Amino acid sequence: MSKATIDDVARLAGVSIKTVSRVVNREQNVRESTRDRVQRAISELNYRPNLSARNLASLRSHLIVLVYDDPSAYEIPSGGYVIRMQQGVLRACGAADYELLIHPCNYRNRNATDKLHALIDQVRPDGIVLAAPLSNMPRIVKAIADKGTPMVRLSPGKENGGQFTVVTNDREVCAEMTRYLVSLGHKRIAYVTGHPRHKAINNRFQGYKDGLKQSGLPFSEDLVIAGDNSFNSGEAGGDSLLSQENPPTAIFTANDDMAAGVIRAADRRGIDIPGQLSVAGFDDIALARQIYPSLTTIRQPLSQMAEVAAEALISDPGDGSKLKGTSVVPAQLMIRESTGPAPGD
Amino acid sequence: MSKATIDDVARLAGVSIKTVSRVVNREQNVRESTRDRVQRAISELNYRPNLSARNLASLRSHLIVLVYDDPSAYEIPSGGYVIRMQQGVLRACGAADYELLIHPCNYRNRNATDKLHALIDQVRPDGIVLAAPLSNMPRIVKAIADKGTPMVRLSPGKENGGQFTVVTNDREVCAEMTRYLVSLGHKRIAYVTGHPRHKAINNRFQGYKDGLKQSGLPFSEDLVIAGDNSFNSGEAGGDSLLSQENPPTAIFTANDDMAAGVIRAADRRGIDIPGQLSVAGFDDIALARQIYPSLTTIRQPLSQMAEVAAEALISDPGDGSKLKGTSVVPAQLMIRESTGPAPGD
DNA sequence: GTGAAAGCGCTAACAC
DNA sequence: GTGTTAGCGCTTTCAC
Repeated sequence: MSKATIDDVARLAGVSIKTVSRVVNREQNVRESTRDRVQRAISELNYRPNLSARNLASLRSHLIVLVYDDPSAYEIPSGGYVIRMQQGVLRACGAADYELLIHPCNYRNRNATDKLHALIDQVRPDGIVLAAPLSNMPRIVKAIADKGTPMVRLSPGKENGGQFTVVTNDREVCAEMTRYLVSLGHKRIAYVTGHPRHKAINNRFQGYKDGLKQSGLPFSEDLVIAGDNSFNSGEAGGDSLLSQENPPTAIFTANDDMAAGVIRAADRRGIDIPGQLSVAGFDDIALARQIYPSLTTIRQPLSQMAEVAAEALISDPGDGSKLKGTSVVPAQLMIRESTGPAPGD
Repeated sequence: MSKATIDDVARLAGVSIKTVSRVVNREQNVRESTRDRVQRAISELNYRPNLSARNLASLRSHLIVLVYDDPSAYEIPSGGYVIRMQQGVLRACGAADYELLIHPCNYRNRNATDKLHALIDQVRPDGIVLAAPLSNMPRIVKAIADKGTPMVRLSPGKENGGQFTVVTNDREVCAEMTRYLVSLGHKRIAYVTGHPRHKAINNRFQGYKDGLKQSGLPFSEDLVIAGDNSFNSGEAGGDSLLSQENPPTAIFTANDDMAAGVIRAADRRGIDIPGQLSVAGFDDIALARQIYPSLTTIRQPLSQMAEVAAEALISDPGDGSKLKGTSVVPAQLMIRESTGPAPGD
C-alpha cells in the first residue's frame, strides 16, 4: 500500500522536497552525506515517484510508445516480429526506468492518424519507436512528426526519411547469403521473390543479384520466380523451379514461409535436402528451427534495432542531438542444415 | 502541435473549466445546449485531456497493465500467446479510451515482485490483467493484491484464487475432443501428457480421462506417454506408441508441438494420417495450419479472455463490484485434416 | 445547472 | 549545496 510521496521522504530525511527531487533525478550539487540520508529514507519508505506527477510537472514523461502494424489485421498474426521488437524496447526501458506503451496501428483505417494524434496528446510520450512498414509510410511518419514528438524509425534497408532511422543491411546480407551458396559450389542459384509491396523485399532481391555479380555468376530470369510471401507460393515456386530441365541446386527465398514451401515441394519429389538441393530463407521464424532439415536463413536484429531506437530516445537530452542520421545494425546469417555442398562438388 | 488545454476549451465555449470537465467525463447535469457548445469547442481545438493531469487529480489513470511471463526467458519466444492477449486487452482499451502498458515479468528473478510494486506505484494503473502461468503463482498474485490494485487473473482450468478470474474450460474441451475421436470410431486413443509444472496440463489429462469415461471406454496406462511439451518428446512418444503390438488409432497430445512430433514419427514409419492414425493437439499454434496434414486441435480463446478481463477492470466503478467470481470463455475444437474415421470403421 | 477554489505530486526557476 | 515558490492540467468539493 506504499503511497509515500516526496513530502514523506523529505520529512524523514530532514531535507526539502527539492533535495529529494535532486537525488531521485541524479542531479549534481547534492552533498554525499545528504544524498545518502535521502537514499535511506527512500528505501525505508519504499518511495517511487508518481509518473503522472512527474510527467505533468516536467517535459519528460518516462514513457515510450512502440507503434507497429496492427497484427489483428492479418489472418495469422505474425507475433514473432512484434514480440522481438517489444523485447528490445523493454530492455532499453528497463535500464532507464521507463515504461512501454504499445500502439498497434492499422494504417488501412482512415482514422489511424487521428488515433496517433490522440495518443500523443494524451500521454505525451518522450518518444515513439515506429516499426516497418509504417516507418516507410509518409502519411504515418508525418502524423507523428507534426506533433513534434521525437521518433525513431525502424527500417529494413537504408532509406532515411529525415528522422533518425535504425536500419539493417538487408541487401548486403542477402548478397552475403548468395556468396555463401556460391562458396558451397552452387552455380545455379534460384530466387523466389516476395510480395513487392514491402520495400524490404526489393532490397533482398537486389542483394541476391549483387551476390551473383560479386561472385562472377550470371543473373538469369529463368531462375527467378515471383512469390507472395506465403507458404503456398513457395511450394508452387519450388515446383516450378524443380521441374525445369536443368533445375537449380540452390533456392534462396525472400522469406522463411516460402522456403518452407520449397522444402515441401522438394520433399514430395523425393529430392534430398541438402544433398541434392540447398534451401535458404529470410526471417528466422520459429519454424525455421523446427522443420527438418532445419532452415538456413537470415535473422534480422529486430530486438537490437528496437533497443537502439529506444535508447536513443531515452538518452536524447531533448534537443534531438541523439536523433540524427542512421544507425545500422547488421543482420546475421543463420547457417543450419538446409544448405550444403552442391551435388557433385 | 495541438496543446489545447481545458482552459482553452472553456474560454472558447464561454463556460468554466468544470463544465468542460463534466462534458468530457459524460457527467449528468449539463444543459443540452451547453454540452453542444462545449463539444464544438473541443473538436475545433482538437482538445484531448492530458492523461497525466487526469491521473494526478483523480483516482482513475485510464491505464491498464498486462502482466505476463517474460518470453525472453525462453529460447524460442512463444509470441503467439502474448500477441493474442495483447490484442484482446487492446480491443477493450480502444473501446474505452484506455491505454495499455505491457509488463513482461520474469518470475524466476528474485526482484520480480519489486518490479511489479515499482510499476504499480509509478503508474497507478486502473487495473492489471495477469496472465497464466503467473496468475497461478501465489507470490505474484499476492504482490499485486498487496498493493490493492484491481486485478483479473487469466487462467486455464477452473481454479480461482480469490480474485476475479477469467477461465477457459480446458478439462471439458479435452473431454469433448476425446468424445469426438470416439465418435469417429476410435477405440484405442492414446494420450501424450505435457510438462507437469503447468496446472493446465493436468486439467487436459483429466479431460482426456473424463472423455473416455463418458464414452464408456476404459482408461489404460499403456496408452499414456509422458512428454515435456517439446516437439522431440512428442516424436519419441509417438515412436513408442506406434511400436506397440496393438498400436492406438488415435493420439491426443497436451499441446501442438508434441502433436507435430507425433505426426513426424508416423510419417517416418509410413503411417498415413488420418487414414491409419488420427492426431489431435492443443493450442492451435500457427504451425497447426501449416503442416501437412493440418492439425486438428483446440484453440484457447486467449484474446477473448483478455478482453473480458480488461473490460471488467475498465467498467468496474472502483468498488470491485464487477470483479467477482469467475467468468468462463469456452475453448474451441478446430477440426482439420489430421483426424478422421478409425481404420476399418 | 454551473462555477470558484483547492490540491493531486512533482519539477522549474530562482533565491539564498 | 539547499530551500521556496509557483505552477503543470486536470478533478474534487462545495457554494451558488
